[in-house]
Amino acid sequence: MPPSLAPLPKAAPQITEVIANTLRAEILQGLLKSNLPLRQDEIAERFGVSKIPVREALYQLKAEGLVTFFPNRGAVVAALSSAEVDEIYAMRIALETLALRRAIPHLTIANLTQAEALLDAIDQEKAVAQWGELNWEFHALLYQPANLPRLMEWVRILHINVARYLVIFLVGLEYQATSQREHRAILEACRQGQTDIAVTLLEEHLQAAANKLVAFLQQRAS
Amino acid sequence: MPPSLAPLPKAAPQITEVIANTLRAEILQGLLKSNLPLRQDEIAERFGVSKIPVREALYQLKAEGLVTFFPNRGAVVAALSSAEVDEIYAMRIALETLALRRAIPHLTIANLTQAEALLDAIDQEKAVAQWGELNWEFHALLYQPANLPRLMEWVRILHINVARYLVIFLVGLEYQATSQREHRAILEACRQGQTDIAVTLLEEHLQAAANKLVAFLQQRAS
DNA sequence: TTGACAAAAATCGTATACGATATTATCATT
DNA sequence: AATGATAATATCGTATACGATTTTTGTCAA
Repeated sequence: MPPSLAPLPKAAPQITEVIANTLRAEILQGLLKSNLPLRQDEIAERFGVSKIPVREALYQLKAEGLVTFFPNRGAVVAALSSAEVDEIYAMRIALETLALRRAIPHLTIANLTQAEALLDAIDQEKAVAQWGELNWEFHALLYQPANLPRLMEWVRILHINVARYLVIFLVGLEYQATSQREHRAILEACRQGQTDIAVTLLEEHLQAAANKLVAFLQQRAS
Repeated sequence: MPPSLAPLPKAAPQITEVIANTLRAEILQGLLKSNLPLRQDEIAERFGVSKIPVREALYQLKAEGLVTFFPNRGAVVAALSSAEVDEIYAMRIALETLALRRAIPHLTIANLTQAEALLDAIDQEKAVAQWGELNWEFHALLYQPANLPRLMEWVRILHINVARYLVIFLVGLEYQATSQREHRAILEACRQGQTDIAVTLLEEHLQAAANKLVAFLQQRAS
């Protein structure tokens, strides 16, 4: 038989994955700030492992844009300029409007009910650190029926990259209220099958967040 | 001084990069076919290194979608279904039209001249294996002035993922002729600053390739 | 012959060890 | 005192080695 590998993935505890997930979460929550050096020995000791799985985890985060490597000098938590935030939101708009457009024809009553419940959960959530995650779950729920797994993965990465900066706004209740109002408008358009309207609302929703974040970062840079 | 790392990247020969680049090129050229197992020992011996840089190179290719990992069972060259090809082209259209739209206002005479020369070079290139690369260079040249580096990187990855399948068509001269005609039409619209027309032509150009490739893969699957 | 089980081989995943490179500290010189 | 060269230190990058998991092979009974 010709060389082949039966493509049967199996559950296995991957140390590399654990490290990557932990570091990712810490970067998102702002515990590990931009430009902070990520020393391999330090991380290895912390997890009680050698440097090799640490390196592989860092490589994974590099691919996600959360970490920057400098040859022979190590890795740091990646920093985003306002220009990069603008770029990421432009990409999000391009990809998420595509996802939503393709998802709406396949949205079920169950999807809509679940999305509604999620918005209520956001309203009642006290822990600000959780808002980013719930926010993403709402968006992901609307895009899921499009059945575009690669697109979903990339949109998730884009979301992750701006999420750690968004936390700054989410603490301000006024933005969260606006955001939730926009979420409900999008959901309503989806429910009525008004694809173009829903897509336009989504685009405006993302653009509004982008403008706010870019303005904030430009101000801080000065 | 607080912990920080002067962000001064420096040129250094990275074995991992060399391995990743080599394997990537071989996958693109069809030398390493879909589902072929990539044994770490084998690759390590071939490059005269240990398994560690090999693993890190494979991780990088995994992030690019060219390789799939199975825990404790190794990595294989990723295979694309027709559905995945459709998805990738949908993403390409979303992202590349964005790039072109933002690039056109900044296109210089030099850009246009260079693009023209590249099309001529494609016409005269005999080696079919080179067409994919030149093709990408043409597209990249038109998007470059948008000054969106992350977008460019991701579009490059998307292009890479379908390029190895596209080689199948490029050997057929009739498709290459059609493709080149479309390229020149796009370039002409760019030259005249007709953004909407250029974007529409680009979308049709990509969709035509997508349709052809999807049809081919669906036929082969049966 | 077929199927189930066990032993053997192959392959992966990671720890340890060490050389290479970069950064910091020390000291002589102007 | 400031500057530049040199030594010491820290950190990274990779080879070697080994245990863990999986796949294959071999054996035996039904």
